[in-house]
Amino acid sequence: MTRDRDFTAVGRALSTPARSTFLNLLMDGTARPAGELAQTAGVSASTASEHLSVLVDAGLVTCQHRGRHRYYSLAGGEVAAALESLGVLADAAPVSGFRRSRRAEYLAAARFCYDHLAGRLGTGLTDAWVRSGWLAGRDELALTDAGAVGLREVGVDVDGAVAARRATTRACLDWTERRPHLAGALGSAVGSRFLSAGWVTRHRSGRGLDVTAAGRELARTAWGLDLTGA
Amino acid sequence: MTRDRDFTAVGRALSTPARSTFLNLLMDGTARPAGELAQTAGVSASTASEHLSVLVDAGLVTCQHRGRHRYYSLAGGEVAAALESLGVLADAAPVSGFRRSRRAEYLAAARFCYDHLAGRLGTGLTDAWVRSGWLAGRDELALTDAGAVGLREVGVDVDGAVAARRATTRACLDWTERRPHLAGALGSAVGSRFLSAGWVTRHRSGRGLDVTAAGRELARTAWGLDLTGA
DNA sequence: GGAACGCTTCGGTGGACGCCGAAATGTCCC
DNA sequence: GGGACATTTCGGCGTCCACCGAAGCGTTCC
Repeated sequence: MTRDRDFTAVGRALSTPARSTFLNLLMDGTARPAGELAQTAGVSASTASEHLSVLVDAGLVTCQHRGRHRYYSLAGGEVAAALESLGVLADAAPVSGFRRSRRAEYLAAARFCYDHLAGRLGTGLTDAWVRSGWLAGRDELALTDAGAVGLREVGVDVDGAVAARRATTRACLDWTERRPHLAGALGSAVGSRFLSAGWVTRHRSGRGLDVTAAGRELARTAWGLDLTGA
Repeated sequence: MTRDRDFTAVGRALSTPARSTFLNLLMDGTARPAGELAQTAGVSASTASEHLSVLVDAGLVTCQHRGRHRYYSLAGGEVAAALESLGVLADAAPVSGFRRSRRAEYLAAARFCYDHLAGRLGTGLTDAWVRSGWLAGRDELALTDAGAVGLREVGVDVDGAVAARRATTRACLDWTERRPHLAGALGSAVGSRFLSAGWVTRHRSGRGLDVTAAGRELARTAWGLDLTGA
């Protein structure tokens, strides 16, 4: 039975600067305590608490208790996907000062987008895998048999990703590059593998990633990808 | 340069029932005059006008003058795509009464989703084309060479779709079926062809579609698809 | 047990905005 | 040109809500 969708609750949840900031902070898939979110957004703890309960009620964010902290994170992959596609419409938030533009630069190089690799690293890998026939399609991304073999060889849990309930592959439109990169269960598996194998390391407290020497070496030898800029 | 996205403007645009209703009405890709939108949403003309200007300012909707009418329509495919992915999160809007549930039923059978076929017709065609190797992928949809040949044969402007600036293929998650169906430039071309060839006809004033006898026959003989339910 | 800490709830305030009717603007028809 | 019609603009009203500080609740550490 098809019905119209009521966008009011979700819309209201997105409609204030503080909540928008919270969501941007959580887009890397991390869980953060309420106080940290409050401080970053520049609102009092009580205000932040109210905002967070709105986001939870709207189903965008979940909360888990850990001792005297409460960690908030995005409610799931569909939420990240929806925010990404909204991001294509939304204006870029104002950034001020050198420090934030430095941050913007390294985010453009490599970052986590909820649970998969994004930035020049993400689009570069995706392009390389399309060229080598591991992924099919230009705008949409389907895993080929050759791709399954190849990714398995570098230790990506391909079978777990295929068996997962969520979509195996999904193309996520990169805000920076305006080009698709691999998301979905397989994108998540690739991201986990890159992190666990030490090919990328998380920048302290953020979405930014550093590509390690081992990561660059792998990209160059395995897929002919030059990541000196990333 | 990656920046955070400011969701406030878009969120605010979505955050009232009247505006949500407007967007739902425009999701079929039609352009409608302000008065009709006002009446359907149950608000005064002046209120509707204010709402519409908010939607235009947020970039979700465009307006074109036609004599003394002003026709409003969705601003583009990215808007439809964003609303679709938001729709996965949003609750179904309350429907009341028999008349609306009848409407819901025929919408579930076949409808336009912005510019491509959706409902059981849309997912049925997509599934059939994946089975016959015209489209590759399970969750994402890439056009194969065989698909290009086959669709060209039934009169779909495949080459125009490939050359278009927007994505050739895109998987759109159906609200009814919770399964993907073909969207993007190719989905649009398929929709146009089905309409121009008389395989479907538009229900008066709405997103609903009727599959004609010729359309059913084609689906059965060409792709082994039984559309008696659609 | 008590103090420090993280977070939420409560009460109150100011501004934003959704709503309407009336008036103004613009277009069409005769 | 005048009257009907579609739409927008304006003025005003009522409500909702973002915000803060203070108080309350639960956890941790000594």
